[in-house]
Amino acid sequence: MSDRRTEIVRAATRVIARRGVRGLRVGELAAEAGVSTSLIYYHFTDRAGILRETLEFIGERADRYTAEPARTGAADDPGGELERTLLLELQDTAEVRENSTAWGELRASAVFESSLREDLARATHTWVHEIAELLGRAHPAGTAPAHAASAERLTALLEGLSVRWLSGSLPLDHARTLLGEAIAAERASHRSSID
Amino acid sequence: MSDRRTEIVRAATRVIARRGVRGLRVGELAAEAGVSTSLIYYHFTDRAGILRETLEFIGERADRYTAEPARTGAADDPGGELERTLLLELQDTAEVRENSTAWGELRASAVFESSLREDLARATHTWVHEIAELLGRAHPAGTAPAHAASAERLTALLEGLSVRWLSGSLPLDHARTLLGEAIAAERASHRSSID
DNA sequence: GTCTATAGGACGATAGAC
DNA sequence: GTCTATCGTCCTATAGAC
Repeated sequence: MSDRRTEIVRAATRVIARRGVRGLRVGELAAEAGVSTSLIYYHFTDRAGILRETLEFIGERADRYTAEPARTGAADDPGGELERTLLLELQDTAEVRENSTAWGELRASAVFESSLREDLARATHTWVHEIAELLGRAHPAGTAPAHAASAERLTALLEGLSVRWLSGSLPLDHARTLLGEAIAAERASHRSSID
Repeated sequence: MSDRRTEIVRAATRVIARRGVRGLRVGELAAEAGVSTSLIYYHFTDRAGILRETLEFIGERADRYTAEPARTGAADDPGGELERTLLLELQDTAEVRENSTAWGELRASAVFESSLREDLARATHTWVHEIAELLGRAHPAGTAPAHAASAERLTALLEGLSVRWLSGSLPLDHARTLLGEAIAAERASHRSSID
């Protein structure tokens, strides 16, 4: 992928985070990327193509974003790493807000655009898998299916809390508390009596 | 509110469930309601007004929809009622799909339209309160704040699972299983040792 | 209150020069 | 590869008859 294409896709991510998928105008995207409208169409077939690649990019970036701390983090404390990784996504910084907002838009858009579903399901699966792995390392006593189920619940809960936060139904610190308690409960469920 | 207005708002709910908020066209809404485009504008100021009232209607209907079983249901089995009420929203029927889809669109739209946030937060609060009440009746040993926190987690998880289902990232029966397990775990957390 | 017809504008997309 | 200029269409919203 050429640098320009990447630039445009990154600009589109910012515009989507700011205005939503429904609010993305090719003209505004051009302005955000600092290029002309027609250059957008030189690099992409049409608006749907821009959206497709941008949402794919958001999905891929979410993969990396999630996977990285799991690899570089303290391998000797997977439990703490799990908690940090999940709570990382409930923070009021520009980057996290952009990621969460864009991811939420990707999710919401996929309800009506089946072409997005495959990428989205794959990114979701990767994320769940990462979390399940952390759980497995933190609590070897539990079974793999139980770790997977916990990871699915925790990530789905995180998505639910995140959109409640972003839509003004839940204060951020409260969302963090609720998620923290859920993590503790799921972890406890994997502790055998001999832990 | 006149009958016509109500008809149009109901039609708008169906169109939103089918096409999303971003996909709602006033012309299509008119066709769905069986009236002319201009009649829509006779009853509503503009497209944003249609959306505002429709999303408000969705929020109000969600209140009733949730609250009704809690009032009419078997008062002697609040625990079972809780489980039934929550699992009710993970069903592949036309009505539940429409409700869940429309509610998800309301939630997603509110991220970018602050005017929707107040209604949404109120409807969310009402829903959480209903669930907390059921928990309180099922497990009097628990404290009210603990019931509230459980209700917030369960409803946020349900929203997260629901949108994963609708966006094709999670099979429905799996979503139901995950929610059922979470309900059981939250209930267990409110059981004192003397239960 | 409800319709037909259409104005007006926003926005996606293209033509063509450089 | 990138721009300026513009076309065509879709869609919101209104005018005006009944």
